[in-house]
Amino acid sequence: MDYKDLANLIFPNSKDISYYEEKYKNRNLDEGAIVTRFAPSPTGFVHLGSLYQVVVARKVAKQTNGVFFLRVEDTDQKREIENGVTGIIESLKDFGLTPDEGMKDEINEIGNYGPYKQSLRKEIYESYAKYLLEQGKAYPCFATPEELEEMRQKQEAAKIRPGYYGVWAKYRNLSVEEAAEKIKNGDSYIIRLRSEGKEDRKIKHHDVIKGNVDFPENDQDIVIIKADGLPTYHFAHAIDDHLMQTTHVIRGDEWLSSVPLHLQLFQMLGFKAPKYAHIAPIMKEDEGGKRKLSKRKDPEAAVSYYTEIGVPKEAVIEYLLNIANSSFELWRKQNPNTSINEFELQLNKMSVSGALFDIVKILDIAKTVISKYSAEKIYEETINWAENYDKELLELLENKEYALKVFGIERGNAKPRKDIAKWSDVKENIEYMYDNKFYEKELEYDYQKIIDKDLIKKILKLYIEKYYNENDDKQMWFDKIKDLAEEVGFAREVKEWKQEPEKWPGHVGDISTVLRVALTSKSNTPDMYEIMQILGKEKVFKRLEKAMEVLNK
RNA sequence: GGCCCCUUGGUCAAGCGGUUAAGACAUCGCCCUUUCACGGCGGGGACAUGGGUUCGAUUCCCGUAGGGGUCACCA
Repeated sequence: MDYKDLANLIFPNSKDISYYEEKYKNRNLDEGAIVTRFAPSPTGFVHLGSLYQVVVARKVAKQTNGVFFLRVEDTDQKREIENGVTGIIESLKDFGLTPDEGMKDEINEIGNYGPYKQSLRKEIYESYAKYLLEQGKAYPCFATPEELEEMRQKQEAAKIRPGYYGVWAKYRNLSVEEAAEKIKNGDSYIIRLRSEGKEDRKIKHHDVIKGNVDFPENDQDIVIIKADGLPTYHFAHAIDDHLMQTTHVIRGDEWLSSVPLHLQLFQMLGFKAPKYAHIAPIMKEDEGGKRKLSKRKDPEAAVSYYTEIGVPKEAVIEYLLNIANSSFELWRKQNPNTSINEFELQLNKMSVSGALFDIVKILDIAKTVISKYSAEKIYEETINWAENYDKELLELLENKEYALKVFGIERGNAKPRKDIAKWSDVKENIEYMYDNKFYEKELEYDYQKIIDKDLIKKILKLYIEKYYNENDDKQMWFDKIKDLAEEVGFAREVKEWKQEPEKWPGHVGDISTVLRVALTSKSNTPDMYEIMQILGKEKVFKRLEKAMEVLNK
């Protein structure tokens, strides 16, 4: 009996690997085209760090006319949740980061290199496991969990490197006959790699992001097929990325230390290894220290957080791009209106250590992004958001024509306002333009500099009776406010007043403030002329009268 | 603990043997302005630390400290 017989005993019906090697033809891509993938476990939750990887992986594929695909790594049934794949796909869709091939929903997929769901690739892994068994590069291991635990404890007590290797690899040197007998006996087993590595030898590896890294070779006889018949991550990675012809494995740097193993796997299977790019994690400040942004502790770790609070997807992506390549910021400054597709991302310029997450920065980017939107676009985006998260806002925006006017205030010019960072800011921002919201609560007026009630009343009364005319253009409108200022003894021009402040009790700006506060109950609003135009004479008067009424109390 | 990686202002970061050590966010001040934003100008603020190597180290080497990752039949 030899290795081949043992392999046949374990996997009697597996196809020869040549079947798969031929089935998956070479991708017909341009020279230099990069093939990348996103390979999540279907837990449904997409972490900001994962989105970061997707942005990077998809970008480098796109900019080289390559392929970006989605592979679902569901080899751990214990962790799987219902509709996990859908959750991931929906999140990617929310950010406009749909893959070229791979899973489209829980069951359907597109592409010629599938299945793209690992649990459906069981036969493939078995063929390759058999291939290794035939050559004695893998073997069945009958160690029970208890046995392994005992081994670990001994190793710990003796303060030696833990693991299944060397003399500790109890079933490594079992004869084929002994192994076959145990199998026939019904003993349970898993398949391990018969590692050829030596711990005292170093391998040199060049990571696209991390640069040159030296590691000891892997000498652990790691599990390749688990008791449930599914492969471990490592084995599946080698086979899938070979068959799917991934050129660049872009993943989190928690995998960096597995590189020696992965390289070894590729080598023992006779595959050409892909390039690796290990991305540093996004960190979070915590009690003076840093830690990875955590799914459990940090709401902002979930990408759904951004759709919930209404940060535009472009802003999130731009932020991520900015972390990836800081040159993006400069590029954006020089190309304020260019699509990010034009930006060339360089993997080797990525930071090797993890950046602290900065919500202030992301919101700043969001403000800039939104400031470039048209009123129409803002209206649509706000409606989309409000449909899911704020019914009251949705009602407010029912009158589209009016809403467009409100969103159009000081927008579309060279220096647009930057006061909306997320759609959840909108309501507070526009409420006062709606009478039903405006009169809803007890109105408070803080007239700032002018505190004399009689003077305020006089200003409001004069404005209503003498100066306001809704047909005035902006210049005329403002000239009239100046006239009003003059009539109550204030300076017409701020400049004049600044030169001789003792000459007047105040200036036209103070008068404007009174009108503004009476009109909106806020001291900070955008252009008051536009506000009055949109509100119209009737509402303007009603509001000013209301302010006088409150003053009379 | 073993192995691996990292360490430039509050944060993200350029620079990689000779620089007044960029820029962005944040912060502060001034200007613009009918308010607030926007915009413009300016200020404060950094090469973890100790040794080398060198005419010269933020840049190269070694140690120390600090941070991160990893050591599963999880990915």
